[in-house]
Amino acid sequence: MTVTLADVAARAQVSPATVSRVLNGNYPVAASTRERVLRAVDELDYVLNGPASALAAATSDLVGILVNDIADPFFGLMASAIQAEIGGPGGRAGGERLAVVCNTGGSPERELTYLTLLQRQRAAAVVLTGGAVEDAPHAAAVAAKLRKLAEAGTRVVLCGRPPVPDTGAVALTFDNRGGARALTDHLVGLGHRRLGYIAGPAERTTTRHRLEGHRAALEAAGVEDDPRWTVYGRYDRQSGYEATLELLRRDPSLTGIVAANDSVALGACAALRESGLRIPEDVSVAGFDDLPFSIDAVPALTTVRLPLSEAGARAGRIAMGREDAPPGGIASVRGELMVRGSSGVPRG
Amino acid sequence: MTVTLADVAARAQVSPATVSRVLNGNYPVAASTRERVLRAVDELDYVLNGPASALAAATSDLVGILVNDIADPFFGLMASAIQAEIGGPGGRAGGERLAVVCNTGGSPERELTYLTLLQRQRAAAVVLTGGAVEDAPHAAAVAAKLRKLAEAGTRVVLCGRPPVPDTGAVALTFDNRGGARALTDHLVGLGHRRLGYIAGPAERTTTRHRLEGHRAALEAAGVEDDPRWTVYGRYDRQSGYEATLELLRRDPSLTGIVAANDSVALGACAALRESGLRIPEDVSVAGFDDLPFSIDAVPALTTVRLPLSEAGARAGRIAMGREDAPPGGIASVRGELMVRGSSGVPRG
DNA sequence: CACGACGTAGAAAGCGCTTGCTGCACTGCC
DNA sequence: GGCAGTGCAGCAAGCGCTTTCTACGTCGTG
Repeated sequence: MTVTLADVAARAQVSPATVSRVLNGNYPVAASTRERVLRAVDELDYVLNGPASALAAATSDLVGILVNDIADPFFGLMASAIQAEIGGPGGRAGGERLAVVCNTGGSPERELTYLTLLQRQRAAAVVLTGGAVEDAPHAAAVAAKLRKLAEAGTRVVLCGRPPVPDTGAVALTFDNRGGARALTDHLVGLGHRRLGYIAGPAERTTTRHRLEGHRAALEAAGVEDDPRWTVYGRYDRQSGYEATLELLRRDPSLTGIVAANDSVALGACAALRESGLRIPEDVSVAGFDDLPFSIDAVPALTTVRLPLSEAGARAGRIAMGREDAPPGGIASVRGELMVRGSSGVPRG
Repeated sequence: MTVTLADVAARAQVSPATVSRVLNGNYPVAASTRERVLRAVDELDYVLNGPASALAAATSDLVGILVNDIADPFFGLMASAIQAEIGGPGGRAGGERLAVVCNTGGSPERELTYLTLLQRQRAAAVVLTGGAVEDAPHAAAVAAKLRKLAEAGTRVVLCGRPPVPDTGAVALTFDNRGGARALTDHLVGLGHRRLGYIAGPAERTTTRHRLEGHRAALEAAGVEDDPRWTVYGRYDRQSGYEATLELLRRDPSLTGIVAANDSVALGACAALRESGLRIPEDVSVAGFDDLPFSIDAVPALTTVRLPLSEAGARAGRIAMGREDAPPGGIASVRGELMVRGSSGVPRG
């Protein structure tokens, strides 16, 4: 039925071992023999049996990339950059590797299941992106899983995700706290004293870090932080829209709104506009991430640019062993404040 | 070192065969035995060896999803929907399947290589999304590959991609021509007579179909179509920005610009604004796809909504054999015209 | 009471590939 | 001229699992 190594060997008049060695190129084979084998491969249209090969060699060429939401450009950009480095077709890496993007939907269980699936496939490497869920049992389970993976020889890299101690996982974290701090510093510097904050889901590290940065800025400046000015939601536009209406209801005198990310900020803008408020004359708005569409908002969004592609590329290279891990296995990647039209001096 | 089936069997005091059967659940095993095996699995923290299992069973639980650009929400949304149906953790499907998203970057070679890689992995199914490249040799190569895959038992589904005859591949195509036709009909109906068109890459089916729809509308209305009013580019914002400047240079009297998709339209809006033109008073703008951010543009984008998620979900179900293929293996999915603020009656 | 049916478990033969080791033909050296 | 050294190729033993076929004990039934 399907063509096997043995068929190729027969056709090329060599042993299966030789064919295997030609294909893997890690053992001396005479040029003439190689040629003959390659021709046979071509003529028979032979395709290696991945599972068989993985079984015999005890390694596979699969590399897993876990993302929270594949439809979100935040993850799309990182995944794209990671994949470009992983190799896959067109990557600069020699061997062809299959980069597989797994969509956890932000669910801890799915995250764990995907890790198991990748462990089962004996993945060569795994890159986890995005914030982690701050739930002790789950964190422990993930840590255990990562340890197992590392033991089995799978390289683990965290990209935009806090380190997980004692797992051997390399971590490239975003400095969410610092970025948020700079952003709110900017708004406070403009004169804002009543700032609404639309946070992401409460249990995510990213949410907490950004909120902490925001509060640190307020505290440093001696600005009040009324608990009513903080609303939790999700990382999407809809959430920003609803949260903004809620904030306006709670305190119509807010002069600025800081959103958990750009999508949320866009939703906030929509809500403000519909409420008859001008941006930034009546209310300033700030986002986070600086996704491509943020510059097209009207007015363009003030935000914190995260080097998603660069970080992803680096994570990819580390996962492939093509770049050394940062000292201590941990590196913090800084964001950059992008001041644009959506933030201005508060009214009155 | 690593725990194997045999270890579990020993611990549970049964034969490896029994353990395998418990795990796969396709053969009667006494409840008490099953229980014992499951306990052993748990105690040893056993994880099935995917490659070995795939080799022995001659099938794997991998499902490939090919996308042109994973950082583009157009593909992200489809991939997300497909994956949700594929199963994977959390999917309603019983067996856990690993949905792998492969990013071709729009390159024909990478597309082919990924297909080979998936063939090598003996993927259970493959879903190809997005427009195809209209290059005869490449099209033939893809067709041959799809045929091979189908022969090997891999289910192939095309989502938002034209059918490939004689391959057994099920195709869910978007009615790009019809959508574009409706869109331009709308603009012509408003009174526009000088419409610029920013097309995607010339060699893609999607580009051609949308352009054909546009021209059909013009022709039907007896509206002139100056060749200078059409510019080819890429499917991204940058391209829309540049193309718009070019169009304005060629003919400043254009009253409307139709873009290949929403991202391009956003770029067009930016260029128009920077040129001091108001939307839609001076120039109307229309996009295509109706991606989530389009409604947040100011003014909101007139566009054609494509049911990306629905189509993806359906493609996923078909790939899993959980839904019958449409009659003839081909179904056309219609778009819906969304008239919003970016289109209006032309000036003077 | 004997015999076939049934339900359950085990033995064993692969699945297609990799790789350590062996074998063989040369080459070059003392 | 004999012998170690070298370069290539083949043999064969798995890798860890699935699955067919066989075996065995227990029932139900004529």
